Amino acid sequence: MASKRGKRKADVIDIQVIAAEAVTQNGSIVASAVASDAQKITVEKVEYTTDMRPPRLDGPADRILSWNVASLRSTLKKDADAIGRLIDMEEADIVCLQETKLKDSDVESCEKILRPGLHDWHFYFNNSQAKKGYSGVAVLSRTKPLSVTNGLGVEDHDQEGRLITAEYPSYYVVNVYVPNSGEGLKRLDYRVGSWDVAFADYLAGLSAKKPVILTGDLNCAHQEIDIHDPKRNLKSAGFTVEERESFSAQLLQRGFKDTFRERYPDVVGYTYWNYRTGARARNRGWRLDYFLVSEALAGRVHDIFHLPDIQGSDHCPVGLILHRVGES
DNA sequence: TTTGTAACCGC
DNA sequence: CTTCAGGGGC
DNA sequence: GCGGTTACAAATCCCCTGAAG
Repeated sequence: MASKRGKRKADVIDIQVIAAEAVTQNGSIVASAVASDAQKITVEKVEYTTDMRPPRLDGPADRILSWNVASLRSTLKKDADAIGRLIDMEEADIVCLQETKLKDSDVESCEKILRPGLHDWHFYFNNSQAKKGYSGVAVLSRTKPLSVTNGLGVEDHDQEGRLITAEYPSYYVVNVYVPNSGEGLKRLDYRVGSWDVAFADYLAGLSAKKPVILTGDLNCAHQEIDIHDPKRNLKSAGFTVEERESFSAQLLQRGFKDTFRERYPDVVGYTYWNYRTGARARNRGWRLDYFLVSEALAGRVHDIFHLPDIQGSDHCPVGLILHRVGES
């Protein structure tokens, strides 16, 4: 039986031999295997770690981060420079935040805390109007976008501060916090039947103009590999067949690529862990945070990564690095 | 949300 | 302004 | 009896608001 850490030398050798057969199309090692005895071979899934990241990209690149902070005030209170350091570390150009939980009246004080590390950056907020201390998204941008809009442009769906679109020369960045279907799935019908449809229509409209980078908390673990306990969560918000099929139909079948899953077809890479049960320490998580891109951008992806060691929220940051081509 | 437990099923 | 209980979300 | 599934109950976390001091 292989332990996750501290494999014995003999185990490592076994893994290398067997993993050679488990390498897939894109050349990544997708499974480690250890012969536990002469009869039985156990295969265990590989967990994503940042040492899978490719070498730093020289040459022009666009670096985008996305993080569900589960309250921006709290994140900044715990560590006022958390976001600034992230930006420095990743040389990020754009940062998309979800679940800021800000009210309009909180924005000024948050900007004041953020500003010292980000002098010339541009900040954009979309806060929930319907419910205080709930939802909310923000975009921080090194350069000034060509345009920035809030919401889907549909009154019914735009009361909870769930979406910001920032337009850049060669693409749109859509930062979204998709509605959770809630306990008892009381909002499942709204989520799947109403929001997802309007959202897909909105994305189609944008895509007709220029490529789209869609990021944020999509509140859906798409496949079994995206959740630690698929069997027991089939009726849980975020893993119902309805949500998962909607994800396929409204996003993937409409031309978006799930960049993480395309690059790492069989790697477990959660981005959310429940606070309550110490889930993070045992990696009992869900993959809810994504970068989906229009097909036209798929070839420009240099790195799609998670930063599971970054604390401060029940989600970890995720990131995308694109080659920059032309002068855009 | 996750976990534990009991009840239940088919083999 | 600070603390606390209650409620909610996930 | 065994493995798998279902259903229910209990416990756990963090952060918000609003009331009270």
